[in-house]
Amino acid sequence: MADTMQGLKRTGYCGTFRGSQVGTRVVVAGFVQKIRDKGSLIFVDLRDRTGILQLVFDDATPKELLQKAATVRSEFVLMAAGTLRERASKNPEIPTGDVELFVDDLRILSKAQTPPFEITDQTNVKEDLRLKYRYLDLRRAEMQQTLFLRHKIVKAARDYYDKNGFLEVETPILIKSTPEGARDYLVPSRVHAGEFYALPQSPQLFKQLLMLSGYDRYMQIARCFRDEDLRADRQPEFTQIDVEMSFVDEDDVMTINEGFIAEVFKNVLDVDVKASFRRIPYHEAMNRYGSDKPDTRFGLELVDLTDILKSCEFKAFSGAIETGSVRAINVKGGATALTRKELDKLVEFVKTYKAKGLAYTRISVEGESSSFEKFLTEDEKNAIRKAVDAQTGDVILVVADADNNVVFDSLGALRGNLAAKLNLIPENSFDFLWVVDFPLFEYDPEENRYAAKHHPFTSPKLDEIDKIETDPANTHARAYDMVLNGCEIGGGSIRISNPELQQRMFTALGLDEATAKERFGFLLEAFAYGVPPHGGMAFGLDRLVMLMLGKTSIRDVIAFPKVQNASDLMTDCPSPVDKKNLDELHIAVQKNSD
RNA sequence: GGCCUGGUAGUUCAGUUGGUUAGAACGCUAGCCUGUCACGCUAGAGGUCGAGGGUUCGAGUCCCUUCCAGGUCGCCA
Repeated sequence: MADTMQGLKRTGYCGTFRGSQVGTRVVVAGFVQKIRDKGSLIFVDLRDRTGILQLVFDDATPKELLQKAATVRSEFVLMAAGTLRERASKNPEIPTGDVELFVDDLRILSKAQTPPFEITDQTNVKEDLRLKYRYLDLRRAEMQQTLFLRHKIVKAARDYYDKNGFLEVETPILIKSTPEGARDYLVPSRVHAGEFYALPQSPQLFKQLLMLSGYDRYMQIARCFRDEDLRADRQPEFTQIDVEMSFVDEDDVMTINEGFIAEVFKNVLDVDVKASFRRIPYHEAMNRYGSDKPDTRFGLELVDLTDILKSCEFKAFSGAIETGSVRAINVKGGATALTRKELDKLVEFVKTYKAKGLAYTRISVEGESSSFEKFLTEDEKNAIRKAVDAQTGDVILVVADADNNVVFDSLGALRGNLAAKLNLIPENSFDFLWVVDFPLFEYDPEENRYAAKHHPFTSPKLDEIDKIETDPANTHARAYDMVLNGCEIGGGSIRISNPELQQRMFTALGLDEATAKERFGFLLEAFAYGVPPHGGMAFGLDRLVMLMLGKTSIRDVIAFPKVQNASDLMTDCPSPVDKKNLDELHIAVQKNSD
């Protein structure tokens, strides 16, 4: 039977004691980090969320207590009372290294099995094991620091938006399914046979309705759900800092949210962020970086060679140009770093982005050895070298494709790959920017129609409204994404606040009036009762925390994350349910049969 | 759904051309140890080599299937 806490009250956290407190009587509690048993001298490192305090038992300790101390093992939960004293030999490595607790009352509150992995700060234990025993993984100081900082970030968000007049309102988790966009998680209704709720992909429509209801400024730390495949920076459930404002234009929304970023970086990391982030139009971002979320911490910008190669003899280039383009990256001084083998790897790399290949040439001293320049005229060669500012020792990488998206995707990804490989990314730099002037629509070849690039409630540019019917491909949105170090950390838009325009937008997206009414009728109806112009944005909290803390996986900043197949290794969910439950929900499950 | 990488002791890993009884470090257990803090010394336990099938005289190693995990493309309004 384990001991109880009876008669003892904790007086302080382990990691807080200092030399100035020598002589005081203290009671501490926590987990056993480490035992060093030297026979008649026993040290126990006791750990809580603040750090470690050394407990000591020696020849002045009653024999029974010494024997009890010798039975202690890793991760036992202890409470210990005694007198704080100065150490005979100090440990400058830890904050409490000058003191130790000479214990006269030891309570073993809970014994512990040997954990499946050591609870140490530095770990290289495989992640699936850590996730199966997440409650043990979360004991590690590194994880505890992460969750403390995440808490500070969330608190900074609530404080900042509160200070600026925003009201936090909870929106529902069980909502109407809207098939536009990502796949919904569905929840069957017991009361309504054959009908379903959906979990929100975002509180989008509710926050717009709150503007219509006159709340003027709303924010929420909102849980969102998307039933899509996972990535290193994507979980099926994630948290947004969700913001909406009335009577605003793009500048208002961007300014207030830049302010939040500046404040949270200052409060949490003590990093000064210069407000008024630069703004890059979508087309410029694509042309220069091949991405709508460019990493601007390094160069390697794309150069358009299309005009130069329009009538060249090389079919791989000229053929692509009819509908697509030829673009290049000049890797300055890359000739030594990029061996033939490395270059071949890059060729394979761009193929994963559907590029047919990667042409390259190394600008060497004695002329050149090239995979493609032999097909070009002297004029074309010289024009290329001039366009990319080629000098001896450079490597020029070229992608040509009939589909511009392939050129952008592959070269955009190649930029990041090269920057990492060549160590071009400065450490501890936070480079913010806005990407603006997004296209309103994106053509979906599978469905043979235009789809909203952002979402169907995003307003077109005011002077382009009529183009949504006449020239959808060249209509731009009042949308903006905040980008940090090549990662989209937030995005938003000025919304449509006019029922007729909203209906026109639905029509342009291929939703007939009846379908639009069935899906979004409540919104159109609400709009009939007076709606302020409004807009907002949402930050991906998990990604923000990840970037602020320099983590590479979103799982590292979530207490209980899911793994790549969207299951939870600790609770083993999802899992089958009883037939009785299914019957109540009017659901029949089809067994998978091969 | 596609592609790539990995799975050997509790953990992290090594394991040669297919060849004797599969090793190391840490952890764990026991004993000794009065100033440790990566404690030390001695001894010990611990393995379905992810699973199934195949080739072979012989498989951790080769082949097939499959499971698990990671990365990525598609997907993510």
